[in-house]
Amino acid sequence: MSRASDQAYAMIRNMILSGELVSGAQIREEQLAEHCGVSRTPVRDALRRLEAELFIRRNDTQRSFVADWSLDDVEEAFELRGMLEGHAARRAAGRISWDQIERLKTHNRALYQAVETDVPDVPAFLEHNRDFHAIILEAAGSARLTSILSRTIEQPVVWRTAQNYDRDNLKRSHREHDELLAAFARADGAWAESIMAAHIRRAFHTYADAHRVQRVAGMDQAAA
Amino acid sequence: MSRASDQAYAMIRNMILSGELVSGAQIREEQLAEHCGVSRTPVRDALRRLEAELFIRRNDTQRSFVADWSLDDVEEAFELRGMLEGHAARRAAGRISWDQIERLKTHNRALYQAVETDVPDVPAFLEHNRDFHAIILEAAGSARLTSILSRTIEQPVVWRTAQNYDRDNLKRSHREHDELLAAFARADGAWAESIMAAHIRRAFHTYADAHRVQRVAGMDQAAA
DNA sequence: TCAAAGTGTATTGTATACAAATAGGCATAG
DNA sequence: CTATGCCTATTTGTATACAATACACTTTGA
Repeated sequence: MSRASDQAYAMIRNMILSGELVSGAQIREEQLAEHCGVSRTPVRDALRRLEAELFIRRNDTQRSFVADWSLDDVEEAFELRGMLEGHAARRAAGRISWDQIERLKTHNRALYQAVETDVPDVPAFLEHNRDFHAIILEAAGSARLTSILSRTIEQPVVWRTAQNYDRDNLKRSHREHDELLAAFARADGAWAESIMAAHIRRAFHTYADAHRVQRVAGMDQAAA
Repeated sequence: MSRASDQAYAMIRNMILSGELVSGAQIREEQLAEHCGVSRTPVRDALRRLEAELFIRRNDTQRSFVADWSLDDVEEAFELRGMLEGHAARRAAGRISWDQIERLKTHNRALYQAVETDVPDVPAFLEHNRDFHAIILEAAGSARLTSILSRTIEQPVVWRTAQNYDRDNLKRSHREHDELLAAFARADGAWAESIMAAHIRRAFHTYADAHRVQRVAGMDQAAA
């Protein structure tokens, strides 16, 4: 969709992810329209998209609320992502072109450089990481897979893991990408699928560890 | 969404599935609005949903066209459905309640009765089949899984296989459902997953066989 | 003759007014 | 004091007018 609708989508999504719109809060179309500087029509479009992506849930009477993701929800999302991207990697291994492999290598090099500086450049890492995964999806050649992953899983999860990476994790991602490249070079679908599944499972544990630490820290604080 | 929007969705979807709207045809919002007896607003809602379900694709300039599903597309959809419903069956095996198992049995009995009449009652079969699968999804307890399956895979595929079932296939489905029940009774997730994956894979071959026959028949006709 | 730009028409995007439906408060009855 | 039903304020759904954009066709210049 076009300008106003996209803008509303991006703004509302950011409001949810940043916590400006708190979990469970009711959503009022007119208020968001005013906040975004557009009319209700594009806001409604944006809300439909966000609902499909499970950022927003609606009750039985059409009122919308900000969804809350429990750790179980996040784990389930990671499981699905691992399954689906694993499947994508398997398909890609049998279809990927020389040119696509070259592009993967380029992004993985750039991603490594973003980590090797004094202070890791996380935004750059994320950008190249996203491109890397997008190329694999492109090579898998399934519109359905692409649609499902982008619309309902990948974005929320990628965003939520972003803050929890330390330098070791970032470097490990780079190495796992290299292994994927080896699997692609040999057109070994089963291998590619396994690496991808493990790659994403590790991302989940990074997320979960960060959250457990946070929770424990919070409990300590409460106890003190 | 509510009346007008749902009505437009159902009508347009039927027009696509019945072939009234032919593959590749451009879609004009106003024409559909007139045809459905509503305004463009609910039609646009409906088109967004159909686009998310891949019934409709849009080009880079926002024009919409009826998507065409090749046999490869259908196979890919079945693969994904097998994977996702297999996953659902595994989860369900560890969470399903006694009440849900009873409901599964009831639907599977009804489904069998619909097949045992002189002329198989296919609509009744499909209804109970849909309910059967819905209960498993409910037992799996993942909103994400439910959302993905219902929105982007299940409906198109189920519909497209509907016409191709003969009595043997219908009875085999009933038996496979019984096996699923056995797996659930033992809370054996791996077994449930395997049965479900096979169940859906068979449905694909039923579809593919029917289509190959059709295609060959068409070629014969052309050659004659 | 071809290319490029421009013009008119078809189509989608956005704003807004109005209709329908719902929630929550208030009054009244039990 | 609770429950029930009505009433109003709030919120969402739909229709429609208008704006922006894209496409096809024509015209113009080389």
